[in-house]
Amino acid sequence: MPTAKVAFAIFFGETMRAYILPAFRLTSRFRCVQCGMNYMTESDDSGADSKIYNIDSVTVSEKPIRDPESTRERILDAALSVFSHKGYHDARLDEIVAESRTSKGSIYFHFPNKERLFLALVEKFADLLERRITEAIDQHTSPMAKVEAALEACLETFGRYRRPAKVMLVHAAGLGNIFEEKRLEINERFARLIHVYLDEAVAAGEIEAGDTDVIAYAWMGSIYHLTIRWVYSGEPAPARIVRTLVPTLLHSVNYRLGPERLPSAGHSAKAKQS
Amino acid sequence: MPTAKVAFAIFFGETMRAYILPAFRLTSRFRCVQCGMNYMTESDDSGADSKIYNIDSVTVSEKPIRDPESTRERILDAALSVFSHKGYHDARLDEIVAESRTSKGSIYFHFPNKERLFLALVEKFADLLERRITEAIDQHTSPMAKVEAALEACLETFGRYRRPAKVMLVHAAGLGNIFEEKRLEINERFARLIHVYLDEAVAAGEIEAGDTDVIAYAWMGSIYHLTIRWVYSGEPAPARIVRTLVPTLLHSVNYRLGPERLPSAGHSAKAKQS
Amino acid sequence: MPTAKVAFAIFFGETMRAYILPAFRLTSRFRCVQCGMNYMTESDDSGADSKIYNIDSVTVSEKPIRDPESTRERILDAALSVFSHKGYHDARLDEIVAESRTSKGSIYFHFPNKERLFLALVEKFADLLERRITEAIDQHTSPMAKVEAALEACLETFGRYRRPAKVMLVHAAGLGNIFEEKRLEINERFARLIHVYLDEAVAAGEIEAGDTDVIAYAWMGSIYHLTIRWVYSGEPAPARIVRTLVPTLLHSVNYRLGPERLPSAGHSAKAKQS
Amino acid sequence: MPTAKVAFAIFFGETMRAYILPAFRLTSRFRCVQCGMNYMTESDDSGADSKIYNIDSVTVSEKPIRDPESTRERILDAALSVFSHKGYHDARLDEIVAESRTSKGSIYFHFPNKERLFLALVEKFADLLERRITEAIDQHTSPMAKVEAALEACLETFGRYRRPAKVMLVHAAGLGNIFEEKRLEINERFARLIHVYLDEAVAAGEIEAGDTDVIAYAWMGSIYHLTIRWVYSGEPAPARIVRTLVPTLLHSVNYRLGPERLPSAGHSAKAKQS
DNA sequence: CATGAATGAGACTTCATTCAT
DNA sequence: AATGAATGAAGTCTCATTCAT
Repeated sequence: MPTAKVAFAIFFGETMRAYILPAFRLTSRFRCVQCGMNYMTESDDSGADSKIYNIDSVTVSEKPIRDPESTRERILDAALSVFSHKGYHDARLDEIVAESRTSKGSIYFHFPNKERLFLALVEKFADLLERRITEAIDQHTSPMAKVEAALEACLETFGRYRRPAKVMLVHAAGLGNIFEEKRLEINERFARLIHVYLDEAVAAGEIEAGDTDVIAYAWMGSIYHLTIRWVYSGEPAPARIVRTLVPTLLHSVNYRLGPERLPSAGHSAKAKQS
Repeated sequence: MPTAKVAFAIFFGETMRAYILPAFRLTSRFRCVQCGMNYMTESDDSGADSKIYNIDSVTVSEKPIRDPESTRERILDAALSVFSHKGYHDARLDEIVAESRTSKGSIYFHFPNKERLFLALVEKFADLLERRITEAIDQHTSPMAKVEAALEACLETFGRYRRPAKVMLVHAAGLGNIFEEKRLEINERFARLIHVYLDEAVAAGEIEAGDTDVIAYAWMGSIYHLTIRWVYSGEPAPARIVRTLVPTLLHSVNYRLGPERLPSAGHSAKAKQS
Repeated sequence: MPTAKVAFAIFFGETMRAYILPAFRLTSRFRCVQCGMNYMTESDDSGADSKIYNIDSVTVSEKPIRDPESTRERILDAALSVFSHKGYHDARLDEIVAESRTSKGSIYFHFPNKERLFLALVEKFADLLERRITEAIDQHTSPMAKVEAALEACLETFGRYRRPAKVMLVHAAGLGNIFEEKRLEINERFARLIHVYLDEAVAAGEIEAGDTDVIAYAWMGSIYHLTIRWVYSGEPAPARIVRTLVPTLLHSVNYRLGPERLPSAGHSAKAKQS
Repeated sequence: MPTAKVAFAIFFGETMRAYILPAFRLTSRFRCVQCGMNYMTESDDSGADSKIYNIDSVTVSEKPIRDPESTRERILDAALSVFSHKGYHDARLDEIVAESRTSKGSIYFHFPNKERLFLALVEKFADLLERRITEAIDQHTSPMAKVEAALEACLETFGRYRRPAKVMLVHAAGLGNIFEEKRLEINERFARLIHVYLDEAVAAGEIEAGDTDVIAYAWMGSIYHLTIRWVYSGEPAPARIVRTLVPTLLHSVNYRLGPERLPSAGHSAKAKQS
């Protein structure tokens, strides 16, 4: 009775795995983390045989061929592309595999399932959006100026990242209760941000008192809606949205823009010609 | 004497007679043309032979009669219920079958597929909404009063029909490109409605000129967003939304409410206590 | 408690059936076999009410409106059309309903199921074919002349009834074991017919002795195959088939055609130019 | 001592060691590159930990190894079996799944749908048939000898591969227009083959001129028909078919067999006694 | 006899996920 | 870490057949 003869041994982290080579590609390169040497597999086309050679000099690309980080990024990029074009349910893992030039197994190594892959995308964009808005707010002291800055930063970010915005605003809706919670949670984050500064503005006497809670959500809605429309139809252009929406929202709480803005106030017929 | 309670009553000349017809099944349903009520025959299994009885009373069954229209309605009702609870993709045809007390085949007899069943629901609600808004508008003459009335009708309708609203506003989003078109088409319908009256208001000098196109969409967004929130979380209550949102939106175009409303203007701290 | 009031009573053969009219067409005519009078139903568009009138003079079409025979024929015609175009499995009862201008129930009244409807078609054609061949055979006395006549009659009938032939030859194949038996049974019928006369011809010394059983099936196959081809592709034309096939088959058993045919024997280059 | 019989053997330098790797499942399969045999590891459920053993023998499992090619073959084998017994429409994917010991998904991984799985089978047999016939033809020089050889090869192949023949000849018929095209295309291929050599025989003066196109199809039909009959009823036996059919067809074009065949010519009463 | 809405078993197919390599 | 063949539960939809009218 024959003894099984091993063909190849590789260490992944702490786990050792052994392979019989025929299933491998013709030329795969590995470095044994135990002995520190590089190996290259070789197999003839007849497929049955395989050899192992020690390799001392291997040209190493800056980023190693198998780079977890870049793989993860490639997957996220591909997922963003597919999700934004097809929506969550119509997006097939196979399409993401094809576009990311990885494999199904690879996706499931980096993400536990389709849902979490999608949520990773949503969260990534929400984080970016929050960072941008926070930065904008920090550059102002007057509460109302902060609100205005937040508004502009929000619209500007949506405008710049059209595809992720589509995923977050459109496709994240109506995906069933699991997703809805996430979406509401993120909405809450931003609505509360506006809410806080509106309340500060009331306290500072910059605007009249009102149901700032409701107003914050109303603002969110306006921003969302116009952005979605632009994402889908390409109209109205982001610049035109900003020009009209910022003064309109500020008006809605009876806030008069500072003199430096008044001359070019959105409420003029010219604005429409953009 | 057989246990069959009743079978069928026919007038021959002046004589009324009751038959149990051999070809009849256990449960045959008839509608009395005199009183308009539905009846169901009853016969025991042994009732193979046709008998004649004089009869003057029948046992009435509760079971609904076979009626295409009512079947269609039952399906739509069940679909509304299931879609609004589970969302489009998580809704199973089997659940709709169970809830409608019909059959899979019956659903596919009345609707070509799941998608069209869903869209039928969306359209039904959109029609209702439009009807309500149009009715409200027609009762006013001043353009701005029309806008205000439309706003209130819209919120009121959403408030009254919470479940269909959920289907139309939430689940219709993110369903892939097929549905998105429909949703945008309906949005367009209502945005344009607002748009028209805003423009009239500008022409009548009631509000300043502005980019009314953008403003119409911003309004839509505010309404949508707050309604979705309410549909999901139960907050804020519709009454509170109306109280704050209507004046806020009107302010956003620099429209001053008439004197009869000013005292109770939404922009007061009290409003928040609802 | 109300008494059910009857609206209408009709006798079908021995069975009496009673109807509440609203479901009926506006004008239906019936004759009561009991009282011998004609009735006409009437209902208003609102649909709920119905009346009964005695009618003494009714214009009766030559063939009564409801004529079982013509209905059955219409169904068979439509079935032939649909089956021959789509094949058995791709033929939908609904299509046959549409083309026959009857109803599903009507088809199921005249035929127990789809299978038997199809077989009725096959048998109808098989009967026709047998009749034609028998007629042709009866006009000759010499065994070999009978064979020749049968051959020609067979090809001629296939040629004239292209659509039923398609159903019988093509679609009746590969339909599963139920149909296969029928098909083999019919084949047998015709092969045996040929067989008998071939044996007679052998006995009469007109042809050499041989395995006439195998030869009979071989002949059947030739005829079938060429006819199927013609049915599908329109080539070769029936006339050309007859001209070549008859002498070829006769040659195959070493039978020399009589002198009146020899000059125009199929085995000449000219035959090909048809 | 654990009950695990073997796990894995690896050479480190000259030392052979066996591992049970924690990550390994109960059944891992390997192929020995030395002897080319397949092995399967075995471990008990308690075997959570990695152990090392020296080892020189392994238990061999009968279970087939995961191998795309063999899976595809298993599916084709199972499909052939089921299709030939039940016919195309009565064949259930589930039966093929059961018989192939794979899964529904696996079938759909290797074939896009049921139709293409069936056609793969048809084509496979058609290729085989063509190969056999071509090989037979190549061994002769005289055109008529080629025809004769082709005829015999055809019948012999049908005879040897009864099941695929059944699929191709019987079940491929009457499957609707999609399949019919394929079937006609394949028929054409073989008819044309016969046609070419008949024409050569005419040119070589071995047989008289005639409508060789029609004759080729007539021959096809004879072969088909007799084979189908044999496939279904087991009669007449292939040997008997060959013995009678070949001379009969050759007679049909007035070809006289060489003297070495004449004594045992099919056209004798004895032939029938097979 | 005729009608057609209703039925429901069962078919094919999809696709997220697994797992041996 | 990477691969992709394999899995199978679950889904939508079809369509011959029934049956109350």
